[in-house]
Amino acid sequence: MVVVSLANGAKREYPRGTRVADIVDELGGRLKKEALVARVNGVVHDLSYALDEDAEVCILTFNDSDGEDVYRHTSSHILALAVKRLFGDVKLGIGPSIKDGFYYDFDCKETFVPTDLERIEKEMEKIIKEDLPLERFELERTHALKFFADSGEIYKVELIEGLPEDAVISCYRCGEFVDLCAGPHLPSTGKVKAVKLLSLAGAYWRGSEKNPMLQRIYGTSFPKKSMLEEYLHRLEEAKKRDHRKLGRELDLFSIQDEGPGFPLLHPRGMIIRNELENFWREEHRRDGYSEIKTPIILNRVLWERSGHWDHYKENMYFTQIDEQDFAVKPMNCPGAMLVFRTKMHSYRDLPVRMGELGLVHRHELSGTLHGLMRVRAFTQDDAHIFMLPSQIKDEVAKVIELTDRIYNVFGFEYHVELSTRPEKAMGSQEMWDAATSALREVLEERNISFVINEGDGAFYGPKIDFHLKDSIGRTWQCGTIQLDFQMPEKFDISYVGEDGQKHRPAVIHRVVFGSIERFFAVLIEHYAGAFPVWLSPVQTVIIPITDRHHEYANQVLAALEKEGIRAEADLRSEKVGYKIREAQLQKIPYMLVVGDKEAESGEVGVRERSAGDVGSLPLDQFIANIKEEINNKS
RNA sequence: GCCGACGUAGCUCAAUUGGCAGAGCAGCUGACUUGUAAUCAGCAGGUUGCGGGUUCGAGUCCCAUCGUCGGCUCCA
Repeated sequence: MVVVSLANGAKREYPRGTRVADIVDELGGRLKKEALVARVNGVVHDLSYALDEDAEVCILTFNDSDGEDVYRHTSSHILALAVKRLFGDVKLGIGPSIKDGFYYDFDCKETFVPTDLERIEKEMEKIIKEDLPLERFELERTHALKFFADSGEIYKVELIEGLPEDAVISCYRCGEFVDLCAGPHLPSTGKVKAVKLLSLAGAYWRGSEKNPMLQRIYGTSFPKKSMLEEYLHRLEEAKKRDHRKLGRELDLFSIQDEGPGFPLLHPRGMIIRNELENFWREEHRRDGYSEIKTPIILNRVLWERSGHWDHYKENMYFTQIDEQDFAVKPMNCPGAMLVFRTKMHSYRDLPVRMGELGLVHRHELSGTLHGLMRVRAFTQDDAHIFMLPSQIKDEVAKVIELTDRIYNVFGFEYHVELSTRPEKAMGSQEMWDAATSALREVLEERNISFVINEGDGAFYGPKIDFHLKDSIGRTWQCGTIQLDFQMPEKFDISYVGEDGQKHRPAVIHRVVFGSIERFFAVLIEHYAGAFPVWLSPVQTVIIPITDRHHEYANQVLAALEKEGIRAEADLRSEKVGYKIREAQLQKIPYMLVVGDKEAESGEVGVRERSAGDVGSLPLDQFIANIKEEINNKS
């Protein structure tokens, strides 16, 4: 017998070899209907898993993230089977679950077209109706290799070859289809209730552009039709917050054919940007930063020295001046090095924190451009911190604090990644190890959870990245803290130590917003265009009811402008409702309706963007309120 | 850069098998003088992304190119 402890604390005895499914049957009820897989002693298994020792068993449903994962994973197998049935010469890549869905990669002579998705979807529904069981079995390595080689599955063969010698090679049979798969899976295809194929895309095999490009089909699935509909509805809603759409509607910025990846900021967008920069300067002054500005174009020699010529040339723009080669800066660091080098620094002066709102240009691949999120010219809210090696951890911690402080003003949630040595890197392994563990220690000491991003560091050092979400849940790297022992060497910068000798300082490159353009885009989506008052391009619009209230409207306007409040008066001969509708669509935080009543009493009728009509206030009182709101950035 | 889809008025979208490029909103002009999300009427607005080709005739078909969108890759 084996002793099984269930999630609710109950302990029961079962004969050895009892399957989890048998336990689920016995438990009955809703769980029996919803059970997908089970976590047995911490490992997720099929319901058909046979218990051969005492175990803690937790039955998982779609509500558990592991359950959801398996649900989508099985859905991807159904997709693969459907494609196999409908298309002759198909080789399979991989088909994992992803956030909110799944995909499968296919190598198929025929090019899938959007109407194929409907066909495939229908076939998937058929497979679901057939309620085919997914059966797990193991193959010995050479058998597995032969099996997949015989069936022409060259990608699967490659996957098996990549597995460690002692790996258990498992496969799942689903109807006439056998796939190499670690599992686990749902007991049968009928468990999948609502499935929808969403899009078609090319994807390199194993993510490398050296490999052939496969056709990827994305989809999602849910245990209830209503959940699928809700999800699709949510996607539609999210699209309404897309910063590209709002940027046009709110007249914030444009990107035109004449400058792909080179955004044009309109007056209203510029107001927001300036507010962000003002805020940035305040916070950085408070933390002991100075500010510099370095040129956009500098001599090629500088870039050879910095290592950019060797490591970053493909991303740079070049030009010639007086028959000499110059480069448009893709990063601000070399300029900062030049500034630091202009004078002697004592160890007593360190750390030196030098900020720069620096405009950089990078030649990004055309296919990667995306609104303001990925562009070819952007302003980094950069800073370089020159410090004693002993100050590294303190300074990194201070930057983390500053970043957190700034993100909190906007109410952002973010996740942190630690990126390690890339293939194409400068500096010794020891240097990288020391720098990487310094970053890791700071994160660990501050109890900040992070994921490791292997090989994703900058060419000169490891980094901590801060990622923010866009409206449809894609994350974008914004803040980053990069440790650099290379640049100080290359530029031979130094400080004079206590001993009167020259020493090499360590350098941190860091940004908080990251790119002001990208941060702006994330902000637009985060607020859905309804910016807090301090950021709103127009903070108040005055709406006179008829022409005879224009004089009072102008008085109110003058009073607001005198207090530095961004206000406009809508003097068009339109109805109040019309002007309000327009102000609402422009997401202006306050509308002041003024008519006879207000003109007489010196009040304003306040309509708040989301709360609606909130009644009349003396003008002075309104001004005091809005000023407080602006100052608090609330 | 690669794979796929798509480019029609400032915006959102129509245009039968290839057969006179159209509507709403926005804009302009006028009337209306309005109390919390669209007053009415009129006017104007286009080398259908750009360049070739097929055809009696191309927004529609073909080629090329630029751009956009969704991914891949890359990255702030």
